[in-house]
Amino acid sequence: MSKNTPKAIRGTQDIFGPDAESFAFVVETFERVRKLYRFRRAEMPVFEKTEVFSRAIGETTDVVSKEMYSFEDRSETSLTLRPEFTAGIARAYLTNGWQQHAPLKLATHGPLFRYERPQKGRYRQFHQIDAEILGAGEPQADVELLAMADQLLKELGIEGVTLHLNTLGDAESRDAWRAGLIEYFSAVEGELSEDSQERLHKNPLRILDSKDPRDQAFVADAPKIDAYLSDEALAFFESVTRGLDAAGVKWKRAESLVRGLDYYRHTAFEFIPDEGSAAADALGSQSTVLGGGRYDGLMESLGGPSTPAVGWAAGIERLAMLVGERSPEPLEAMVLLEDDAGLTKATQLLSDLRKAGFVSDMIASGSKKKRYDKAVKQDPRAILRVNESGYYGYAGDAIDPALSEFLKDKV
RNA sequence: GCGAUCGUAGCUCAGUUGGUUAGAGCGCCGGUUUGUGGUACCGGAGGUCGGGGGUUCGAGACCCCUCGAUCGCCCCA
Repeated sequence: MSKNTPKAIRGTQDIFGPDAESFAFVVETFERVRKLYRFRRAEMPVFEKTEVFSRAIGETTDVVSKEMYSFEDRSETSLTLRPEFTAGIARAYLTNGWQQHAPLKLATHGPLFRYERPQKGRYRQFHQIDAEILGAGEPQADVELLAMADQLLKELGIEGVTLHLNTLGDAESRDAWRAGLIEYFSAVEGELSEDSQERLHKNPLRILDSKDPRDQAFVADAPKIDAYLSDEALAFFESVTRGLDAAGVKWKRAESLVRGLDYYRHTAFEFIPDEGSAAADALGSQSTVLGGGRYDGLMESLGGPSTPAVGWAAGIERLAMLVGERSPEPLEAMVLLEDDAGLTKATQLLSDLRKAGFVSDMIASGSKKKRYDKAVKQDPRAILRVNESGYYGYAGDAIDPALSEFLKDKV
C-alpha cells in the first residue's frame, strides 16, 4: 500500500467476503421476520439536530457526554450522527404526525456512530436492526416485540443466547429504588471499586452489573426493585411474563439488569449468550446481542404528548459473528472460452443463461491453458466449453436438469 | 480516557546471540507437462521490513517517540 493512500477511519470497517455474506443474511432474515409480524419499514436520516439525542437519551449518559459525533453545519447548527435509532424515530413520530397510525409497529436498520475505542464486536460505525412499537402502553406490546426478537434469533440459527428480563417499574418505583440503592451503597462506599464509587454519584443502578469482585460482594444483598414496585408496575410485569410464557418465549429474571439510558421504564431486557457457550466465546467481552425496553417518558422529553412505546435494537455485526459462514449461491454454469475467436458467442451464451435465471459467470482471459483451472476453482456445477465456432459441450456431473434442457438446442 | 499485545510481499507467516544482494507458502502473470481436466515443474512481477529519531563498524532484529491494528477496562448493540 502506498503511503499516499488515505487510511480508513478508526473503528470503521470494510466488510467483504464471508463476513459480508453473514451481514446480508442477518438483514435479509430480519426483513422477512418483521414482515411476518407486520412491522412497517421506515427510513430515518442518519443525522439529526444534536438536541434530539441529548434531550432524549440524557445529558449525563456516556453516549451523550462523550461518544457522539457532533459537528456544526454551514449554518452553525449543531448536528450529530445518530448514536442510536430510538431518539430519531421518536422525533419522526412527533414531527410527521404518526400518532394517526398508533399503535405503530416500525422496523428499520442502518449505520449508527459512537466515538468509542474499537474492540471485538464494537465499532465507531456499526449497524443495527431495530424494532419499535409506538403509542402502545399495554404489556402485550412488550410480548409481541420480544416474541419477534426471539423468533428472529431462532431463524438466524443462533443458539446459546437467553432472554434476560427485568422491570425498572414506573417512574416512582424506579426513583424509590434508586434512592434505596444510593443509601445502601453509600454505607460501604469506601469498599467499592473506584469505578463504582464514581457510579454511586452518576448512575447508581450501574453498580449492579459491575464486573469487579469487590462490588459483587455487596450487589448480592443490594435492595431489589421488587420491594419498590407499585401494584400497577408489578401487575404490568406479571402480564408481560405471562404473555411470554404463552408465546413460548423462554426468559430468565435478571434482577440486576439495568439499561444505560435514562428513558427506560418498566420492561428492560437483553439477549445474552450463556456462559461458556460458543456464542459467548465468539463475542469476546461484548455480552449483549439484542437489547431494549419500554420508554414511556421519551416522547415528552422531546416536547411531545405522553406516548408509551417499547423497542429493541440488535448489533448486526454481533449477530453476524454468531450465524456462522453462509454458503454462497451455487454457481450453476461457468462459461469457458477456449478460443478468443468465440468471444461474441460466449458473451451471448452468458447473457442467455442469466436471462433464463441461471447463476453463471465466464472465464475468458489470461493464459488459455490455465482457464480451465480457474473455472474449476470456482466450483461450478457445469463448465460450458466455447471455442471459435461457439458452444459445443459441457463438463460436470451434478448439472441442473433445467440447465441441461436449456443447453439442448445450443450446440 | 486507561491497560496489554502486535506491525516483514496482495494474504498467512519465517527471519536463529544484531553480520553479505530480506525468504517461504498461497494468490497473481507467463511457460512446459497433462489433455474431460482443480496435476506437476520452471520462470516473472510485487517489500523504502508502519513512520521518525537514536545506539553500533553494521539494525528487520536493541532503545525512545509516533502512527496503526488487535484484545481487555469503562460503556454499550
